[in-house]
Amino acid sequence: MNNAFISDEQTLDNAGIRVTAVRLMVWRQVRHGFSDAFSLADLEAALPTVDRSTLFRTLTTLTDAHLLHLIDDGTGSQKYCVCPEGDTHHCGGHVHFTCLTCHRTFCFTDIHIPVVPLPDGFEARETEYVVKGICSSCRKG
Amino acid sequence: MNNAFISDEQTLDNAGIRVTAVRLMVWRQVRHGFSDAFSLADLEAALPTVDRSTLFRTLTTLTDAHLLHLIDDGTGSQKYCVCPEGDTHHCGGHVHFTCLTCHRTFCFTDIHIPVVPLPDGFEARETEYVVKGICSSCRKG
DNA sequence: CCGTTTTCTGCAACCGGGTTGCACGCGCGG
DNA sequence: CCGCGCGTGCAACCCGGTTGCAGAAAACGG
Repeated sequence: MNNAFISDEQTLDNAGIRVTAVRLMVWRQVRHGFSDAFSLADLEAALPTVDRSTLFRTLTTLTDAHLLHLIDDGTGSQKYCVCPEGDTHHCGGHVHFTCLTCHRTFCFTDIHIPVVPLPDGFEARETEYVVKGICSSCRKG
Repeated sequence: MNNAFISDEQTLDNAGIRVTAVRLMVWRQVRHGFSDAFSLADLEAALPTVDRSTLFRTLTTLTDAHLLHLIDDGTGSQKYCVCPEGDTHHCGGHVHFTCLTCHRTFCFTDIHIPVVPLPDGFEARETEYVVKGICSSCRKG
């Protein structure tokens, strides 16, 4: 098989999860249908024939399989994002951007979060850096 | 009157809101009873005799009056924090810390958020910087 | 090829935080 | 003294997330 192009079926199979109709629909949607981070509600709207709890569990499955990662963008509703292919374990530590106009969330995977010194006694485990503003397509539009 | 000490009643009055029994209870609680950021649930637990929606509306009133400010700490549940007195309009732009053990959220008002360059076309309006880790009292304990 | 077992899916219900509608009550002003 | 407005309590709702359960579908083993 050709490594330069891996089919959606093979991606799921490689991740160690069973390939089912729903999972394939979900993966194709999130892989090709969304340009950036998405919520469960987005997925529901895109695939109205599939039950919400099934979508939820499918997202959990894909996240556990390191095909997606979870973003805590501070809106209270959790967002998912496709992990960069082949590098499924380095999804954290980068800056996120939430557009105040279109409410989309973007991963800036190449901008990493600057570290600030904390007061004595405070120990950092992970950091969220979320910029809210206007995204490039909303500014152009 | 003495500027060095303003009574709770006067604080509310100065902010332009009517002084009522509930508002006084709430203000005293958040002003003297909580050491850091708190949620509506915290307030409910501290003042069980007051109705939840009343507490919610009171918090909204106090926030509108710039006596409190809202923190988006990424947990999905919104937190409130007492604004530094006399400087009620500069509550944003600083680092927050959420303890993974005791789930308290702290305002580090003197640590301001470092700025990162964004890709072309993206315009920043506000930034959330939330560190998750272990707070000093949980580490000592 | 059939029966068993495991997994996946859909439906319904639940949960918690946030929010709103409505009615009562108190206080202030005419 | 009457009425209006604001504050409060109660109940209900909304929304996103989550779980229990039962039926369908896929894998497994003979």
